[in-house]
Amino acid sequence: MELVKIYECLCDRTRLRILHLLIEGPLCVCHFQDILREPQVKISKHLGYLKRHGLVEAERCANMMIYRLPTKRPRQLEANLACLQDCVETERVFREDAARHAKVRARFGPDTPACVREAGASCDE
Amino acid sequence: MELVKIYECLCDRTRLRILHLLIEGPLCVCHFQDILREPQVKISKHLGYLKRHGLVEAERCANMMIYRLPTKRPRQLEANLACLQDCVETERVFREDAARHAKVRARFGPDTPACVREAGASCDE
DNA sequence: CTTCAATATTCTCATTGAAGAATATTCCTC
DNA sequence: GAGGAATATTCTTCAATGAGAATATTGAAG
Repeated sequence: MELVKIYECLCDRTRLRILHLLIEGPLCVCHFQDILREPQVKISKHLGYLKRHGLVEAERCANMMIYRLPTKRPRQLEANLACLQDCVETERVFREDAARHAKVRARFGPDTPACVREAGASCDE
Repeated sequence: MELVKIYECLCDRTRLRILHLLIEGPLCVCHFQDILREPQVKISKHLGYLKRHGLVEAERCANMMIYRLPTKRPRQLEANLACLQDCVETERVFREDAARHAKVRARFGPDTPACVREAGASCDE
């Protein structure tokens, strides 16, 4: 995985927000919508971009898609994710996302094994 | 300094190479040319880009320009520079740059107080 | 004040990518 | 298999940016 490609993935705010959330664990698209409050097409396209470049993996679960960070991550990616986690504290958007994210997680129990309990709750509730 | 802006600066290979070199210390444009082996206009424009975004500072010294990392760096920048330094090891271009950089430094003594001794040697030698 | 060396700027061209509207796909439920 | 929910894709438009050629600027030296 080329370093420049990683930075290309990181140089859009929406993608940063997505990755920031994924550091905490897998998430499905409808929850991204809840948390980021951005139009569906926008989120979907950025997820597609990240996937094409190997920064996230996707798994279908009923008619939801669960996105997660790749299980096996090259060193450069790991380093940059750690760096990102360290940096986001300084900007408000990320803190607000984290707050909404916490609420979502609260509804589903602390460590949300994604697919399983996501499937129990439809997204438009 | 906005995080996204930092990543925008990092998402071009030439700029990465420039920053990688600057981590070791200040450098003038003609040495960038020696080391990067890229056309003058290309280097100059990327240096300009980095400067506009606050990732480097410039100082004139006779008719050379000395570029350096900002003396006071916000946390996010510092973190990303550290991360960069950690990541470049995996790619050949950076190692080659580092090798040529070492030669340049060897010609001018180990810690090159930039301006002073740079000024003693013209760049086209 | 002319000339030369070092560096920056302008202009043009081509590519990339972000955004939104509309439409398509996929899977579930009945 | 029809309908609906969740997500993806296509198309168009627009702005940003990278590269290179040519030209301009700035400073030093004679």
